[in-house]
Amino acid sequence: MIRLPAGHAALTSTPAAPILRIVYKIHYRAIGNQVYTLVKRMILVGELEPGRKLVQDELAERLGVSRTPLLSALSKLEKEMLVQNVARRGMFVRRFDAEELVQVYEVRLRLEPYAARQAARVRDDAAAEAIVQRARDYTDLAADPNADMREADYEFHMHIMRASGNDLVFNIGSSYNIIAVANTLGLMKTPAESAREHTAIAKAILARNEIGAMRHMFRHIDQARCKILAKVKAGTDQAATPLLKKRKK
Amino acid sequence: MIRLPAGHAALTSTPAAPILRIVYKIHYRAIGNQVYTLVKRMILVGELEPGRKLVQDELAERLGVSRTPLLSALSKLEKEMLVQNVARRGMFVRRFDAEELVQVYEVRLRLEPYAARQAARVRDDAAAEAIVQRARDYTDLAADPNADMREADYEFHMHIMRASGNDLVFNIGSSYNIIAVANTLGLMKTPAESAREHTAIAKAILARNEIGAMRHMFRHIDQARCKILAKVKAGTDQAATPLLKKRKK
DNA sequence: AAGATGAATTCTGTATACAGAATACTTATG
DNA sequence: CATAAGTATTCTGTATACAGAATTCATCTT
Repeated sequence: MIRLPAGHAALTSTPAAPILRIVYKIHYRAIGNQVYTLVKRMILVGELEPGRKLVQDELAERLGVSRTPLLSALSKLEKEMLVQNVARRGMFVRRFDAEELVQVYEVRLRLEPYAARQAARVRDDAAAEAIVQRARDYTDLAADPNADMREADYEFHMHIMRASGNDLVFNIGSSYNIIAVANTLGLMKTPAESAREHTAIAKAILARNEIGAMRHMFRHIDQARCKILAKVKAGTDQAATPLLKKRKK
Repeated sequence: MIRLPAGHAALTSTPAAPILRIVYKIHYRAIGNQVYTLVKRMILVGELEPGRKLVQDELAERLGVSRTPLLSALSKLEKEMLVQNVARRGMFVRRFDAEELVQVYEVRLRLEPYAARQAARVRDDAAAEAIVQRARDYTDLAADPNADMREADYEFHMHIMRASGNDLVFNIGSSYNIIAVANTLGLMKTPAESAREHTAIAKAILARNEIGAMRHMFRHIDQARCKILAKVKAGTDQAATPLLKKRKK
């Protein structure tokens, strides 16, 4: 696939010919990155469920690659805590107990209101529109009582972090929000409730209402955090699920 | 090397013999993890300076390992933005411009005051003492006008995040604080100034003064952030250093 | 002599190979 | 029949091998 780097197109009309040599590039996408994205997605949608051992040969063959790029992908996933390496025993999809989820929400509570505020400040109409669209998508999906809201939720929140203009926040979010999204199935508030809150946040961002966007986001996340906190207190024992299950049989 | 896992020593005196089988374990530390730690450290202390290309064969030989564990280490470092992969061209030690540093400080400003507050709340005397000790170490080192304060600074801040009890915050901090520490040489406030602030933070944590710890930390980071912000405004051009330098000659 | 051209070399990205640890399986034993 | 011991197999962690892209170096052209 031929790709024109954005912003360089204008250079092609420059009289100085030698520039052409570097403007057009064959698009190269490392297999390692594709593997990373695929495995991450498999975890998000639950195809690789928490606690599952990731046998390298098996997974590599399934993806049609060797173990080498898989190793690099799993290292990244380990860094973002989606996967855990037990020495000499293997990689496992991380299982989060309620207490760890609370920690994730404590972090989101500090970063996402800031992100929402920045998104409202940045004044990027296209980005704001995209956020509104994600809120609509979420609302539409929420109409179906059986829908899996996790990916739509992830998309909405990640769009705001991207729009914040802070790459680091986006990077952290893409690593850790997925933890929350992938592990809170059934734990959270109702989709209809979330849909209303998403809409309020999106509207505030579109209206450049910095403080409003920040506050709506704060409340949105804080409520989720409280729900999980309640679970932790309710049953500490059943909440603290072990990381590695004994093998059945 | 034989190693007795901490806290298990008491078990050896238990009459029930079969336990012995699993109590003692040969200590195994994956080379990949050691490589990760080493390379990270080499970047922190500036042995691998920003912009430097990391030639895999060269670095692997220097560390006495093959390229395989190095690959996994570099993948993790890429995930935490310390290193950047340019497709088919190689890994480079990331060079941060002032604007990106501001982003790092925006994140620290949200997470570290929370961490300081939690550290004061958690009531772990040993951890609090360790923090006080790091503040002392920093102060001692600051007496030498030529000392490199970066590692001591990193240690102080990381101890607080560890003491917060929030593993995620600690994990994020270990990834991104190093960015700040490794890239702000000469940009920051004086060591003596920082030493005073570190001492104030540590004292508040030891005294279980949650709000005080939080506020001291907030101010400490906010001031650094402001200094960098000033630099960004002062000279946007010289601040935005390119990621990859043209090779000289 | 400056620039272009092409060959040689280096280095990345990926696959394969191999040693030893962990696990599963089989057989012996009370 | 349950348990233990020993054996076979699987799988991880690491090293090595190899194809092709990127770079460097030398040669040629004008």
